[in-house]
Amino acid sequence: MSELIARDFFQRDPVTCARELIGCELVWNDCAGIVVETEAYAAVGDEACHTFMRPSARAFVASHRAGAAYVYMNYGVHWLLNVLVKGNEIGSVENSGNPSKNDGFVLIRALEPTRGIEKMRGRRSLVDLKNVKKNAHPLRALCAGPGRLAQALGVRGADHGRDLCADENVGFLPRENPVKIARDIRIGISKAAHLRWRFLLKNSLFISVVPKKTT
DNA sequence: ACACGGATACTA
DNA sequence: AGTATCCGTGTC
Repeated sequence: MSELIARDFFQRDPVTCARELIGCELVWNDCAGIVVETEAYAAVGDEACHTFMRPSARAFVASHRAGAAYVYMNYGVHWLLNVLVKGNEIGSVENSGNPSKNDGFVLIRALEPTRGIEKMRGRRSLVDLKNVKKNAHPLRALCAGPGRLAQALGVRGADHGRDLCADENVGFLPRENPVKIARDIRIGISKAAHLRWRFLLKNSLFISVVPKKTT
């Protein structure tokens, strides 16, 4: 078993981190999956980022290190898993108390399940067999979407703030093979919707929404 | 197409 | 306390 990705990986800007996480393996206790879809959110200047409207999100950035899990409930139904990135953290002596340029989040949007598939199936029950579309991979419905993958892995509010670079039970493993990456506009947002900050493993059968253009 | 339902940040 | 909004999903 190889080493988890270290903190300096997340001490880069959110777009770079989102792109570089594609092909890495997310380990979550007894489950794991290859990251096949991510989105970047910038803590400054990005209206779609929580930091734009939420003081609590800005406080989170100020009080946590790069690599912390930012977990929140969306639409009252689903937990969503993000990773805090702080591109200006290297060399900074103390936190200024506010997010800065190159800080932000990476939303983990889809996984190709690799370990703990029966556990995931149990948490996702009811739906995973029934919801398989024609020609879809039978495991696609487990983790294709940020709410689905959080449910499959058992991510909860209690995981908010957890350090993904310290706890060996949760974190990311480096890529084992070269990957081809596609990019597209972000999903499901109304503000700053033109930014092409969604990254995908090209030709993956496990992504949530197929991009219109593949680049 | 539409319901589901909770955390957060507003208005008073 | 009441209201608007939100980085989705499953079922209608």
